[in-house]
Amino acid sequence: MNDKKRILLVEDDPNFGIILRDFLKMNDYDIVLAKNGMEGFEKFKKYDFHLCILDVMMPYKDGFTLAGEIKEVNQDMPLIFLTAKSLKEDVLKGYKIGADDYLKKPFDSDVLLYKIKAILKRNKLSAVLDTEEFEFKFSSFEFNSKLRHLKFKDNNHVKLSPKENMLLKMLILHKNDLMPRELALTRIWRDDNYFTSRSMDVYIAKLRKQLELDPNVKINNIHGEGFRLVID
Amino acid sequence: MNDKKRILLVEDDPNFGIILRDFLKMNDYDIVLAKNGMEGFEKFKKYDFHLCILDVMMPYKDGFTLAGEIKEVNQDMPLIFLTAKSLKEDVLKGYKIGADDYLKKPFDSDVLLYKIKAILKRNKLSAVLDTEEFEFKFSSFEFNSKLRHLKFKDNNHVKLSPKENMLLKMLILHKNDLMPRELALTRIWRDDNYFTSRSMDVYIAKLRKQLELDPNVKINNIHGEGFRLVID
DNA sequence: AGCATATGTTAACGATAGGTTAAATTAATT
DNA sequence: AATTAATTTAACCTATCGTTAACATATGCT
Repeated sequence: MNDKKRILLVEDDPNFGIILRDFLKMNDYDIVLAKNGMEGFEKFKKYDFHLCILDVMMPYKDGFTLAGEIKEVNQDMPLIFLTAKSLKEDVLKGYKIGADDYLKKPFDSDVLLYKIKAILKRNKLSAVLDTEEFEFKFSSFEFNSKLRHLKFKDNNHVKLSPKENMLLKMLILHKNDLMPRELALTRIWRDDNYFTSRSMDVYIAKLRKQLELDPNVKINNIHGEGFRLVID
Repeated sequence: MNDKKRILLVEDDPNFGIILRDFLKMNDYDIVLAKNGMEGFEKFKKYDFHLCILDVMMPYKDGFTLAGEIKEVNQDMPLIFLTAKSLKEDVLKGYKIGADDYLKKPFDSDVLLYKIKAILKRNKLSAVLDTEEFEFKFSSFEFNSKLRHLKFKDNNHVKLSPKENMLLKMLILHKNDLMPRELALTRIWRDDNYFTSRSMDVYIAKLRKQLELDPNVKINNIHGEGFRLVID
């Protein structure tokens, strides 16, 4: 259960990078060091990280560009930027991309440790929702979220659209429990406003239509909170 | 659903405090300003906040001491410290207490806004997932405050409205003991006046109707003080 | 007892959230 | 470019929720 947290460290200054890597390793983290944005993104795709620490100023691909690419793959990946300058626009740019924190070089290593700890702690929760599982059985249905196939008993499968698919998966991951509206909106729609919310309602209706083949499966609403996939 | 986020701002410099309060108000937050740690804690207990912004250096009670008291009442209250100095020990002390962020004066107001937004965003989600107790049994009832379900013996559950739900939860947390009127009003209604008080009475009546299935459970009034959930 | 105030209870109303279908728009394929 | 799939927006309707008014009863005080 207590395996080490994996951190991707992207830093072009080799001296500083290696020192920092070793310091973090001593503090019980698994570190992968990349020396520029290109390499950083390759390694990001290759391994599964809990946190990325990115230097902002790097040749070939700067930290912001890399951050954008990372967020495209995984919106919830926690990011810490390291930077020599602390220009207002840069700081704002970082937060806009979704930085969890920002450290100006030279920084104190203990402060970095605390920030890492704090960020990993609060992100533990959302990690629960990221699952590689893609085959699900519930009541008389079989659902493959990779193929986006939903099958009832011996019927042919029906194909689900990407949004239907993600929504059903989230409901299943919370089965018999509340799936907060807001969670689906921020995860699937990436925005939480009146229109995305209504769009989600439309998808709930579509899923209900698919699921009504089975009287033991229902999607209930909890007013103002979210939905609940009930399986008898 | 879209009510403003409430922020407690504790800042001893009146000029700065008022400017900051107005700036945040303009950005659609509900701000309560306190001018020292004492007042800050009083107001913290009285209202229900989503975030506290604390100046570190204040007379009578400094920001760290106040933070400790706040965390004692609510471990998950997000905190941002404001400070003129950026001594390493201070920063670390702040993170140890559980600061979510740290801003060195003078700070850029846009950066503050981004930090507030980021902190509130992640706290909204984790609040749903957190380990807070939500299943209760008392006499012949089972109560799930996450799903807002109240079940009597083998009957089907009845659904509770958000206010019924919160009120019942508060009564249970004080079972066989006084639940002060004022506490429910400030926590649930977020205001204490004639009308909210009458509204609360209406909800007490609604709960009584739900609970009358079980003769061993009663909600008693303590005149002028509050209510008591009595379980034989 | 007589009064002021607090509480008990019900019903009506307006505001907002959700259910559903269809049309309009956008994105993906062919 | 044409066709199809996916998604959003609009429209209309129902359900839920909270507040408030109205009237009744209880409590504490002088």
